[in-house]
Amino acid sequence: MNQPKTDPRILRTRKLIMDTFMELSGKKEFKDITVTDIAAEAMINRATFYYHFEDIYDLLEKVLSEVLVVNLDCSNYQDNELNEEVITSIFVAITNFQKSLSNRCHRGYEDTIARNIREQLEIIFYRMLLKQHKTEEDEGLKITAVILSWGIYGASVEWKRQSNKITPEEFIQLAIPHLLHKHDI
Amino acid sequence: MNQPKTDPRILRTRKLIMDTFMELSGKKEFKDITVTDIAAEAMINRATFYYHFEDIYDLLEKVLSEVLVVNLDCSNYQDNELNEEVITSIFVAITNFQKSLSNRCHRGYEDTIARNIREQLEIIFYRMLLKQHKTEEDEGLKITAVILSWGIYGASVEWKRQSNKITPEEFIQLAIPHLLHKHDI
DNA sequence: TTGGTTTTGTCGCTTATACAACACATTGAA
DNA sequence: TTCAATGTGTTGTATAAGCGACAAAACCAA
Repeated sequence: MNQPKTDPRILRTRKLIMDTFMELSGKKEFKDITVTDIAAEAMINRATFYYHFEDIYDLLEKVLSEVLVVNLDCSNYQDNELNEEVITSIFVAITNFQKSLSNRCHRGYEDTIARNIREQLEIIFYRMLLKQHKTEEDEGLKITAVILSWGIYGASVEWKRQSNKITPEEFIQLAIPHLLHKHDI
Repeated sequence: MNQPKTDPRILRTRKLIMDTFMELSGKKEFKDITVTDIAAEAMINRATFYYHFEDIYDLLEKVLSEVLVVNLDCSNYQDNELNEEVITSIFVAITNFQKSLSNRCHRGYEDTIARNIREQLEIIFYRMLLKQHKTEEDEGLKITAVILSWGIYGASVEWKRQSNKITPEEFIQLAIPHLLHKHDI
């Protein structure tokens, strides 16, 4: 909560770069976007890009995280209880996110995106589990988070496969009873 | 045309400040807007404001100029012929500009705005007259520009007074025949 | 393959912006 | 009036961002 206040210039420039990247992603495929493009479009110096990001893959990952986190913050996952409502909203957020990406970054980087989504989920689930169990570190919870993240992510893939037949909410809620009753304390 | 490329940071920050000011102008009256407000809203340091502008009046004038110039650039006054078409488009630009300001900066600063509009007009007319007459400097043309600028500005005030009765285009074109035939070579 | 073009990271130096502190005005309520 | 709060300009110092240049890598057509 009490971070030492990051320099506003950093926030501005990061946002500018990320926004520009997302805008470009709407026009070209990821593989055709260069750092030089981004710098030109954002009207920043290319060196400034490297001040903030390791390379373009680093940027991609951070943008994905950001968008996911924003989506998830809109829902109320901060209640930090791993209940039906939270899982549903997370699932909806993911499917929304994937829909919003469906015209961007198509070929060749689904892998990167998928990996990133799952990793983010793992982090989120782990945090929630830790809070729920009031511990500091726990290998068991870590593994649980891995399983949950893969599971939820896989569900979103499956939902996409049979899309239009059922809403994300309905879809996930078909499974929830079977999941939660096993994990409840 | 070949300026030595102003630093992109300057362009960015100036635009940010101006945009923020215009946004705030939509919410408060000019007299209630402080430099501190602008800096806070734009998330820049207050000292940065003073790096670009003398004070808030300086900002106001520059914003007005900017908006006017943009309005005028949209029309085709760069054909630098002082003909019927150009005068009409300038007049329309001014009335549009005043309409767009009607909910902002009301009480107490019509004077500043008016003065600024007229000064801009004077500059524009002088430039056009110089080009038209292909001279470098001319006291007579300068005075002519003064007269034209006051005249056109006054016309816009008069039009506003009896608004809704007639379009700006029609209004100014009632006078144009009487003006141009005297100034034509 | 070759060789030309583009992109990538990185570096040293300059400049714009952040921040905190300051003295001074202006305001507004007691 | 007086006092407290708020706004104004300004300054010194730290840091982010700009710029040009560079070698190396990646790309691509001949």
